Amino acid sequence: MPELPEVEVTRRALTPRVVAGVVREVCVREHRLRHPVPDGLDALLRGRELLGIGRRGKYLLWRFAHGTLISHLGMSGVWRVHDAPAPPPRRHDHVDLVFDEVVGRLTDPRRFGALLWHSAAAGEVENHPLLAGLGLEPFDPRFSGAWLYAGIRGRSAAIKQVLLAGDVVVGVGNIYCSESLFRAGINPKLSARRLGPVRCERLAQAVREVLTQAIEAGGSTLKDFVSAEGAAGYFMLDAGVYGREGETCRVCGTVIRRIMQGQRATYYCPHCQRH
DNA sequence: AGCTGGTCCTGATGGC
DNA sequence: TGCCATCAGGACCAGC
Repeated sequence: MPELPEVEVTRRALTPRVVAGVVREVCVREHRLRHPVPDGLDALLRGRELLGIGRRGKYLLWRFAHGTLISHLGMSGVWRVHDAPAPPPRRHDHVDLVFDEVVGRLTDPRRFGALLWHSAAAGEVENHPLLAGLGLEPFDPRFSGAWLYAGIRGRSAAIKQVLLAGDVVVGVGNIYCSESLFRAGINPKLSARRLGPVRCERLAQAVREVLTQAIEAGGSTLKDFVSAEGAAGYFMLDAGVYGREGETCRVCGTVIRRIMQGQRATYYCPHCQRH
């Protein structure tokens, strides 16, 4: 269930352990992820130095001189780092990136994740079809109320669904979407075109705050997150609304509601988010 | 059994 | 009318 904060925390946890390492072997045990894992990764990466790990939205970008390994965790994916040699793979351990001292292992029970190769010869990785349509990063200085306003104006769908779509701003998954709207005091059912510049400003701010806090909360569990022992759970220590149907709002005491929007659950406070 | 999670694609709809 | 952007829904999975 990784959203942007979990992916960012993963990136930060992986970086000191694998960056500058040289790949000795890539072992793909299961190709059937969200997109098929390409053949030939082992030949492609063997002997190559990992230069860095970046992130775009929820995609991790493993940079090599000759291209980028793009990984997405889907809903159940986890990267773990083991000291070499890694223990025997278990069910759902689909890929190993073997370095001299450590092994990065991708585990993904539901196989909604992805692992793809983008050759430097094909141009900037930003232009990869999966990345090209993504909205602005929430921590990009260009992301603002004005950007949000420009991006959602005229769109008739509910603000919850427009925000979730990721073509205006990335990284706001189902959980943090509910949380951001709660923090901004905006009704998730409201048509996006009803939002003016003032509420867009509040929402942009709320998105940044919610994600920042989640990353910080995840940072406190950083050591465990990529340890061999396994993943930390979810970061959100105390949700304002998510998962709190029937409980009372921490601000006003009203009972939190759960509704379905596009087959996804949305939680909100009917009083704090009246309009 | 039904529900959950995040894209990505297809086909439908709406506005100009 | 056609074109384009947007929208809704289905598909992909395993675990509880």
